[in-house]
Amino acid sequence: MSATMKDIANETGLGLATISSYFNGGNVRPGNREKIEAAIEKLHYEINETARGLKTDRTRTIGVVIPELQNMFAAKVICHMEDILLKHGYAMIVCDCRTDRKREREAVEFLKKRRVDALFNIPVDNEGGHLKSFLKTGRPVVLIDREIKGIACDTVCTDNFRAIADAVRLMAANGHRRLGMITGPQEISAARERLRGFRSACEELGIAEADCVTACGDDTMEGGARAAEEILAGEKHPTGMIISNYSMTVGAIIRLNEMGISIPEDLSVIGFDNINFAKAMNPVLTIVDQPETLIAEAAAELLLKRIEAAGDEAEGARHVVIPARMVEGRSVRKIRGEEK
Amino acid sequence: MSATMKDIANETGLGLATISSYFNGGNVRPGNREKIEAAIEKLHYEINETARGLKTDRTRTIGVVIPELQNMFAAKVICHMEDILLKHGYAMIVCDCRTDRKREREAVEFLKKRRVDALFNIPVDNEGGHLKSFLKTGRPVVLIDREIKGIACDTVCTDNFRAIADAVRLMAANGHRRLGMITGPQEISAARERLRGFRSACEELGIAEADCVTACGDDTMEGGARAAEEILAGEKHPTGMIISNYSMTVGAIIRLNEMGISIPEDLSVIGFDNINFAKAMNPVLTIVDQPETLIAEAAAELLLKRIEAAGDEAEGARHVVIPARMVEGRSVRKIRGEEK
DNA sequence: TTGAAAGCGCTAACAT
DNA sequence: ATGTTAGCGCTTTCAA
Repeated sequence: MSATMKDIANETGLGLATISSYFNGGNVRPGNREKIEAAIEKLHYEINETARGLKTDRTRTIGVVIPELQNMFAAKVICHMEDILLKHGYAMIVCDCRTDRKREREAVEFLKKRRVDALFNIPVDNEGGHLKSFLKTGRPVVLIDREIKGIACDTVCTDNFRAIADAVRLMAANGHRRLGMITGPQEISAARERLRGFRSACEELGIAEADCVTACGDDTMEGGARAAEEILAGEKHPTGMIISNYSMTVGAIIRLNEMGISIPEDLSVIGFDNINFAKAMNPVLTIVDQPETLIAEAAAELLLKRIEAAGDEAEGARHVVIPARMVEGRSVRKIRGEEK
Repeated sequence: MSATMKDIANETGLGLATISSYFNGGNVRPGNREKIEAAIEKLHYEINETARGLKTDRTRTIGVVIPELQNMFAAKVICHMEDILLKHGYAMIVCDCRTDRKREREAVEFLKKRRVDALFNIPVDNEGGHLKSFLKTGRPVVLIDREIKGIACDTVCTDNFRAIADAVRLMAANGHRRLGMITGPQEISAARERLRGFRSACEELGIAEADCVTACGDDTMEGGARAAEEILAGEKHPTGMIISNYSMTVGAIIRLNEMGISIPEDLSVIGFDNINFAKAMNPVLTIVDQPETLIAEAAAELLLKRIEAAGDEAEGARHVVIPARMVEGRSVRKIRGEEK
């Protein structure tokens, strides 16, 4: 079909090794360089990465397994990682496992068959069973957003504890003493951390436990909607609600709209992620904004370092934690003491 | 490193061909099947797709080149395609070219080197120069969302003309006779079609040309914001505004919020795409909803058919057009005659 | 610096 | 139905 190195060798009268050396940054005499380049031009030669991969056992391909491509956070992180990896000559194969453990496991197997050099994973299976067989190959795995107990690999996470604690503090600073929080599934480390942050900050601020209502959503819009309803159905109406994930934020807001609850007159709200969505709200939503770019950079760096260090004595797992930031809109109302 | 077919052959005492035949759906005696399966289990064997790809010149990998992964439309389409392709054993390598022609061209070259079996492309370069060399390989290309004159390949598009014409009709049915439209860049066929739909429907409804204001955005949020401002700065204030792309919808709405313009009291609005976003608005936004799932299915089907038919006499290019649908919210106000 | 040759793991043609 | 063998396009010793 297309031209091969052999064709270049024939065309130039050089040996295969010289051509290969040319492509791999070896020393080739200037005259021969030119000859090779002319032949490449003439024959429209292009390196066959498949053959190269077979020989070197390095495909220059990274597997990525995420719960949902529709998930804003995941999409943004992937976007930036792709950017960085492409610059280093790496391709990415992204598998969306639809938050399904079985599909997650299958995705890892699929990528293993394709001999990806490494794996990025926002894990769904919090036991990490899906990673065991891949890790045996000695290829690196970088976990994003969630840690897994007992799986020793690099991780990059938002400082989830502090992100929500900050949200609580902002509410308190505006006079809110009865708070609701929509949490994610507690099997997920990120969701646990966020809840811990909530409780810890409430305690620190002297907010009574009875005044902290939490409802557990499933990180979907529908779950956020249900959880919002649940919180408002309780006896103690909170004056402020913190939502700890983007999809649930959208879902909760849709439901609040449907219920005719005005933000922030009837309820103050702090959402999560997606600054553009927040700005399109009326009034503009106050949110916790995750640093997707920084996460992607940190993850890509860890990964590339591991790949290059393949064969060396494996260093211990690194855990990078990156702070989130509050972006204030107008969805948190300042309330006076007597409204408590 | 990991086990090979040869290891399986040794372990079972069978020949290589039998093992290969086993993996490729050939006839293998039941007893031998079991032996092979036992050996696979024991040696943790997994097929090496790289080697297979080299031999067959089929990588079972599809390249995807899109302007923006952040683009909701693209993300949804990709998501569904991945789903379908994975079921057929195909992986996808997605390249986000950031709406940059140079990067788009590089992405195609990158994927060509990796010997992808086919290409999905939402083209940025409306001349199609980036595809020429790939098409020479005889591998199929399916264009999504946008056609390119002079490039004969399968395309799958929304019925953009009618989508916007329907939006105009909805406005008119609610008494609107002065309309603004935010269009996309006119180099893009989809944007051209949408503008054509606007003009055609206005004419059909007898709306004076002077009462149709259009402003051209660049398919980004910022562009949408600017275009919205431009339209409202004109002398003839339209009573209704149609926005022909999702990002511009978000941008325009943010700007309208900032300008203190109420929807639909001060201005009726029909947006584009992302039903969840629309529902989260207050009032709920009326939108044109593109059929991403159907587009993905049609595109995947065309692609798989082409791949399987490789070598056969190439059929002529097919063009699939899929209708969009209006999803009504509360952002279009019914106005009375005298307000004209 | 360059050439010759072996071999990465697989498939497929041919022989049995 | 199964075994034997050549070779896909590349990298990488080893010699020259």
